[in-house]
Amino acid sequence: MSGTYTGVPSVLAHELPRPVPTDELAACPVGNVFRRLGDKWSMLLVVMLGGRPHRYNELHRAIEGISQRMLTRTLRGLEADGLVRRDVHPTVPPSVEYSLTPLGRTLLEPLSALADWAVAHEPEMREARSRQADG
Amino acid sequence: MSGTYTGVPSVLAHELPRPVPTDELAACPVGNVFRRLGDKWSMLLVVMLGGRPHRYNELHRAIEGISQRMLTRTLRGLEADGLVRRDVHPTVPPSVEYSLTPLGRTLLEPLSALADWAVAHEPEMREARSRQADG
DNA sequence: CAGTATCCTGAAGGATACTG
DNA sequence: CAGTATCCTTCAGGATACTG
Repeated sequence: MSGTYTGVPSVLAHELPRPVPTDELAACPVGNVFRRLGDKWSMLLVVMLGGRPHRYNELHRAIEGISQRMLTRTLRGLEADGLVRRDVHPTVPPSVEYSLTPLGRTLLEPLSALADWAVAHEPEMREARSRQADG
Repeated sequence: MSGTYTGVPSVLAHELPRPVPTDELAACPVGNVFRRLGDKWSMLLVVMLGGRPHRYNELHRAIEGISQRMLTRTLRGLEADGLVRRDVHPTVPPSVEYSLTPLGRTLLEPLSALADWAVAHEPEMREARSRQADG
């Protein structure tokens, strides 16, 4: 592993072969973003809205298990981060449409990569877990 | 990467144009993996070990802010998922080395994509937040 | 329809002390 | 060195009721 390995995150590769820039890492954008998106619903919502815009109650019905409180909070958070746009149409009754901003759209690609990995390898993870349950 | 990018996560693309397979989505591998890796330290540790193997106290020192309890727990979790390998060298004093498994290595690529995105776009997210602080 | 406002619980995670 | 064992706090997130 002395050469340039593709499997090392490119962001970090240029820092090597130092023991890895760890406290920088912990305080760096990566950590921040991971923590912002690492809650229960954010990534899911981004993926949902990546398909097409949705209205509030539409999301509420679609995402079985999410509470109104968390739906609102998560959407507001994503909006504050500039990932989601909230459009209020002053109709009666009011209608609010949520969609991805251009910034939000750029997130779909890496999220897709992770999702693909999940689909491809989650069975292996599950198997590893069950193996250790017996073993 | 995972082929031509449509703007919609490829895992989900084949499900469209349905309103999006949401409860499936919530119960699918993607959700599981997101939740397993979505804790405070897992992704960080995978990235760390992606650089090279580390010993326990080395990680403890490197990752400022992590408690012994959480370091152990997170490593054990990753090990149970088959992402991390734990090698005990029966020396005196004992030395334990943690490294990525082959499965764990495959995770570095999508994680890298996310990390790259974070580095590239986290400033925009931060700016969006501050903009709304002023309002 | 699209939310607030409250209350409440469980789990995540930190601090500290101790051990083979 | 590489952990356990305990205790404690915080807060993410759910449930429920109410509103413009």
